Amino acid sequence: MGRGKIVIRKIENSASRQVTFSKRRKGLLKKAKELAILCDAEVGFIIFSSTGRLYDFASSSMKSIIDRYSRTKEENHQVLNATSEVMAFSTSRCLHFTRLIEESLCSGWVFHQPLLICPSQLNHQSSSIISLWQREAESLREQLHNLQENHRKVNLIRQENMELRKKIYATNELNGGTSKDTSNPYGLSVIENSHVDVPIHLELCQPQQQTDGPRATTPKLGLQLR
Amino acid sequence: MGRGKIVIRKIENSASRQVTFSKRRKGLLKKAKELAILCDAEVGFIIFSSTGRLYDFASSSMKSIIDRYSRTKEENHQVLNATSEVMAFSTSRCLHFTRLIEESLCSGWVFHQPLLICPSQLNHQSSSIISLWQREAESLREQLHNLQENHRKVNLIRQENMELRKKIYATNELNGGTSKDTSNPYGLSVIENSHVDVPIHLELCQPQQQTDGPRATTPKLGLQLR
DNA sequence: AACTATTTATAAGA
DNA sequence: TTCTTATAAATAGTT
Repeated sequence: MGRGKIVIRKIENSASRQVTFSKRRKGLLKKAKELAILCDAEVGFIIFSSTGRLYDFASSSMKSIIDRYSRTKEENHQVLNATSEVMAFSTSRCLHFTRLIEESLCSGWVFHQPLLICPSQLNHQSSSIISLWQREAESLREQLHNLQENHRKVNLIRQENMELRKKIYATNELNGGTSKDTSNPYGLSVIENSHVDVPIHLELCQPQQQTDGPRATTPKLGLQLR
Repeated sequence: MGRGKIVIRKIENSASRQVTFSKRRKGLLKKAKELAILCDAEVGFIIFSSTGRLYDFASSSMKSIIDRYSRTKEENHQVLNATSEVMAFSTSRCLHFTRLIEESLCSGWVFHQPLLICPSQLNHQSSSIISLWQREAESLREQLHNLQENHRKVNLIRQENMELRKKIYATNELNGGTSKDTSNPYGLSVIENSHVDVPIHLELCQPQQQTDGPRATTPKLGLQLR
């Protein structure tokens, strides 16, 4: 449709290529708009010129079109973004994922159950983050193991403390003395009554494993991919 | 371009709307192809008919076009997916993100510095995961605070223990007796020598804050958004 | 699905 | 770039 017929092949002359690009791009845009209106269609197009410049058109929003496209294609990747208009589409899978995590997230810092997430549901960025979270969790497992070992030791020391105090009390009784230490031995009763509450938290999370061996009591932490 | 001029508004008659859609869609496809070839452009379009049917065209691959679009737009969302052909494009930003985290991730379980990530670089799924990680980290902060409190208490108890033992030793000396307890008082020397190594880990991570107030010693954990 | 009268897009020139 | 215009191409309405 012009002064002469042309063959469809790359226009080698840069200047006329630019001119043609500009004209035809405008024409395409017009036709896309018309199609969307006339036929009540959702239309989006993306054009990169040979110089790398972006031109786009979307009858609604490009994000929603891309997301609808991705869902429709139903490939095992997900195009997710945070824009509200897209949320309606991406929410279902996203909520599912979030719920999975939240259900597995103990009110404290330890997960009751290892979380199972299918990697196909994760985009690359999320996978990276989760793998880092896992590394942190792995480290935490080690630390918790140490804490539990310490807890046992602390209890033994406190036990020893009590024994010592009894001995002294007995010795004092034996000597017939009524020293000021007897009523409040060495002024340390406050400490004696204070709580060592680390292990309490651990027990709350994994009460049934408390009597197992030292390594077995380590709670499951973080996320687990399958 | 037809028997009569038309006004651009939705064609109410469903049948003729379908016919027009079919014709114009074909025309648009042809023009898009021509533009791509003539002008050496990268063109992609997505059309959903009013009946929800998808028609698309891409001069290269739709995934690469969408990803290029997303990167070019540089809006505060990212279109990321795990498909290999797209990885080439998304890798740069993704690696940047991953590096950011990894650099901030202490070899242990505590981050030396709070990690600063711009939310615009995160897609929705990643944001969800990080917010959960943050919740866990928040909880960890509380627990660590308790641990440090406990550490002080444990030290006091051990101190008390020592004092008690000295007393007994003194008492025994006073009574002139050489009981079996003197050499190895109450058979607890093993425990006395055992390490309470929780606080050691904390100190390693935040050595400079160890002498601050109890709340100030709480190490920075997890991620911090700005 | 074709046909075709017309409108519309645009190639080439200014 | 923009306008002009001859002509090719697309398509609305018809069959």
